Amino acid sequence: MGTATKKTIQQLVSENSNYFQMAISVDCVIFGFDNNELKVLLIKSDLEEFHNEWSLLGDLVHLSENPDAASYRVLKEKTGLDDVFLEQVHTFGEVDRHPAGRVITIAYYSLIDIKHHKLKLSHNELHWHPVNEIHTMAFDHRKILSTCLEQLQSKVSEHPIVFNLLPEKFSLRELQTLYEAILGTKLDRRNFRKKFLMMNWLTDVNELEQNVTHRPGRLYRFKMRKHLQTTERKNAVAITY
Amino acid sequence: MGTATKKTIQQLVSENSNYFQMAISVDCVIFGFDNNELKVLLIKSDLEEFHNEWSLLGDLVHLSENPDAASYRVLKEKTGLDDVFLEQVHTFGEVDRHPAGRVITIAYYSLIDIKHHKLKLSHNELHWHPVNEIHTMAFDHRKILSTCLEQLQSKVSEHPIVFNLLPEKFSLRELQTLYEAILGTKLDRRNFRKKFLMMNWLTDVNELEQNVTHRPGRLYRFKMRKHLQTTERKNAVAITY
DNA sequence: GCAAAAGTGTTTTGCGTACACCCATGC
DNA sequence: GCATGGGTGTACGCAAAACACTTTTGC
Repeated sequence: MGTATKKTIQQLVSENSNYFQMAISVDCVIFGFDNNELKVLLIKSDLEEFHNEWSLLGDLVHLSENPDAASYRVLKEKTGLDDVFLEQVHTFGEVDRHPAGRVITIAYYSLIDIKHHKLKLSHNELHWHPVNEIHTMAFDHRKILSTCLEQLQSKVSEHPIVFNLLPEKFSLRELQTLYEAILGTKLDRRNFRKKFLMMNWLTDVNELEQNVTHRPGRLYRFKMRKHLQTTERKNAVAITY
Repeated sequence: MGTATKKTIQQLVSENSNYFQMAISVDCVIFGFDNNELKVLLIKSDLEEFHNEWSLLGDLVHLSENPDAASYRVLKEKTGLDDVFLEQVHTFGEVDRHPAGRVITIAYYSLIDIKHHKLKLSHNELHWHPVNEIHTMAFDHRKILSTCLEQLQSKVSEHPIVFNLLPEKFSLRELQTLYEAILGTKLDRRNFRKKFLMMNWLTDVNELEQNVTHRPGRLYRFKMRKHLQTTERKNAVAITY
């Protein structure tokens, strides 16, 4: 791939045929928010070598399949959801990362409404785990999780993507708790509320929380729930305090 | 990779052997700064199919080689430089992106001092191109270049990495012109100087520019030239105006 | 002396941040 | 009535932004 004379494709293919021996996988870090905690959807590894370890949801990319499509497929198969927030983060390709051979994996993270799937969760050994309680995982998945969490923290501070983790209607308290769970910090309630209301991203749906043991909060809906998944780059705003 | 019973590695390998038919490449977007312009190092494609198109510097990842090592190897082979700033950006894996078969490429960008290599530039059809003047490229390399440029713009606004593009000693004017070239904006000279001098990242080397047709500016050296390549994440500071 | 860029400070403004009290509801 | 969180406004400090004139050098 680096000589001076022009090659035909046939030459290129035959010269490099021994390189076409790798596999590509996608691994999805699927985040959810429940019980005031950031959680991630994991499956028991199906490899004996990692028999007691948890693993990210992933699969090999088919020979005639795009990586993005493969990650959507994995999500659809495991959660029943399509039309989700999904973003490529990093590619992990250490030579010895997979015991079965040279498998390079492209890591994605996804944000879903944890209440909204429930579907294929019971069968398979599929469970939600609090992100903070995961210490060891199969393969290099612990590192992948860390990288995706950092990416989430960084994105969330500049782009309004957290709405993908919430039900359609939510209170400001839920929204703030979610930010706090992701960022691992405490935020000032008044400043937080002020900021979000001024952003004009929320619509007051004129409903109140139900079944709470205290004064119920107002519920809001995100104005551009679907739209922002693709245009979020334009809305760079720091969420601080 | 998604059934319920445990598998041995041997089972896994044999079941999935048909997936091990892909190749991985790395492509490096090598940025340099010269003549007040941001430039990128390109090579004439060695494929007949793209005989008049420019291509990024890349190569197939060897079967027992890590992707990061492969990108360092490409850089070393083409510029003679090691110890450079190099960062993974994104992986491009569209099914039909390469005419020779399923080749998924991991894109990196690199920042080098354009004056400091010169080495292997003459042979091969290797040339520096102003980033703004590149319109078509071989494969999907135009898209890769755009993605890496966006990444550079974003990083540069928060981390002091631009020093990798400058010679050891430089004037504040050069530094500012570099920021302007990368970001495509004009910056206020007084605010820019103030900011950098207050950051305390620069050492005044007590020398003046040579061979300029006007009052010569003072030269500075970056205090942590080597160090910051690995610790730059800690220094998140917005470069604005 | 003139062109070209170096060098230098002040003022304004907006945003982030800290902070305390009353209100509505469930029990 | 009390516990729990909902809801609200103000004051301060800092950093970004806007802005103009004098100085030094080469020609």
